[in-house]
Amino acid sequence: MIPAVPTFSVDEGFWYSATEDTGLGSMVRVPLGGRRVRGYVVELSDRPPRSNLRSLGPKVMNPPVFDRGLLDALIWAAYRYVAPVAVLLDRATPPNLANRLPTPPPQPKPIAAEHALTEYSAAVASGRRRPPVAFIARSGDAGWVAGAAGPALEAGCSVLIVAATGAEVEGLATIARRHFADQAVVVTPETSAAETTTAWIRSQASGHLLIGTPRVAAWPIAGLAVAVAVEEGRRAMKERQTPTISVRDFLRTRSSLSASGLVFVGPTPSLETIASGPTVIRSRPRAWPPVEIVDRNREPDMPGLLGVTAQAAIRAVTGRAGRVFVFAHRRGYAPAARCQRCRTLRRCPNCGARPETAPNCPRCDAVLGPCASCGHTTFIPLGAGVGRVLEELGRRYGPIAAAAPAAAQIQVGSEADLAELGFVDLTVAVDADGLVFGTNYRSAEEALRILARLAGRVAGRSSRALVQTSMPDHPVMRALMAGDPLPFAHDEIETRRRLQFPPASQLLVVELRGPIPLEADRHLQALGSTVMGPAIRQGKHRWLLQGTDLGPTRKGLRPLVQRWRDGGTTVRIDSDPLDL
DNA sequence: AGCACGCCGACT
DNA sequence: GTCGGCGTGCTC
Repeated sequence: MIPAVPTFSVDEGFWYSATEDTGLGSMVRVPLGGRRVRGYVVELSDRPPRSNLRSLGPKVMNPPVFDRGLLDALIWAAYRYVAPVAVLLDRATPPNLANRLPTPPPQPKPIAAEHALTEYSAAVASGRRRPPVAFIARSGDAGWVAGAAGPALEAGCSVLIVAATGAEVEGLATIARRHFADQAVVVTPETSAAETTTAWIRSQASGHLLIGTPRVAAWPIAGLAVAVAVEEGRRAMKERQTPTISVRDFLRTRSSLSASGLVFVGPTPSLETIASGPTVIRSRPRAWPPVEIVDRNREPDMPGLLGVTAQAAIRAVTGRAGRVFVFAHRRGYAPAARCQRCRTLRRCPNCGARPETAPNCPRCDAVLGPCASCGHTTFIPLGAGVGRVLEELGRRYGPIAAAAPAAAQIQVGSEADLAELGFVDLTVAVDADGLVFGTNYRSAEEALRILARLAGRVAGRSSRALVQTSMPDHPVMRALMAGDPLPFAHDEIETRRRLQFPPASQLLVVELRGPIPLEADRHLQALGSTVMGPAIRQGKHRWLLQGTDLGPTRKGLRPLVQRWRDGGTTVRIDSDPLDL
């Protein structure tokens, strides 16, 4: 029995005497240290105890809240994310879990099927093991839901769908209810605690389609045949706080341990997914609508963020009362600058840093001088914040332009607004280069993912998706034009392999705040992987650990983290970090 | 997380 | 001389 107390020191659990009906995964109330706490049964034994055992309290939950497969997946996550096992076990249950007994799952019955996802769903529902599938579908498309869930539900099994935001979950739920009516169980951030618990209890009976945001990924689901992660590469599909669980990695482990099917849906699977060699199924020839790459260097030189092509397109669409979405990114997203005349990225000749418009390098203080390729001396910041774009549009088109979300004809917004945005007649990416030249090694992959999502917001034959760039030959732009994420992904995987970045290696961030233990650096160095740092920013000490297998390092970190936390230090572990 | 034990300041 | 502050440590 592991008590639900968030500390590494109870990872091994404690032995109690129990009644016959106690099973693996039973949630119990146990006496511990003079009080009663929630606990989870993780092991059963009938050998005689070494000493007098206390007995478990009256059962809280029977049948169990997890089985062997889910338990092993949760323990895997506890080690992967360097968190106490109890913290992960708690993820399997909802708040205020009532003392209600879920109905036992009905027996699945096998059926026959036709097309690719349907066939997959039927196969896994009838107990056949199948490797994961990457289903390349357009962002916002929900046509696959019926095929992926139908046969499994038909056979009396359950299906899990995890999507990034509440808005996207609602979108999928609308389609799901149309096909499967009351078999759909929906959980979003808006779902109240009581409704969440009701949803959890419903998914304890087989034959349900559970659709939710990442928090439902660790829920037990009776008769789970297929788990689906929608756009698993998105930022929102990984928790930001410890434990920094990734939906993709957790579901992959879970499905392999419980022999269920696994489908990754979306236009741009992560490099990690592609590198794992899934069965690839394409829903249609292009993974997103056609994209027009606008080369800003070939357009007439004029001030402002929008070139003549974009201006003409906006005028044409607004002229026939259509809707426009202008994509800008948040200010400071990619701190860098480029030459006003030739648009070459500004780099420090001394250290290679990407300075902004200041005369000296912020990293090494070297004098930067004029543009390296054309000698021009004026530089403009790379990337256009929503504010600057809106200002220019307001000047040109007046009050029909507004910051998203709004009912305005021309909406200006950033990545965060895409989830809520419906279909429009024109999208314009003001400065794609600002995305491509982000500050981390994943910038190109993320740029393609965001721009493909943006392009997915246009529908209809007279609609257009414009991307302004000064690098029309960049692999991201080529992939956008081709409508195919795979060749780009394979090239990028090769680059990562050369540089020894994920998925060719593993990364782990250790971040300490508050009193910094004297020996912290030495202890980290002793863990046996490549240790970089500490970088000290805003009172936080940050180390980066890298290696081909960080397993032993993660294990060695556990007692260290416990000791540091006991000493009052705030410790954040980011396993497989996305922002570096 | 609780709840103990434990060692130093203000009270009847 | 005791009550009680919350800093470490343990919980079958």
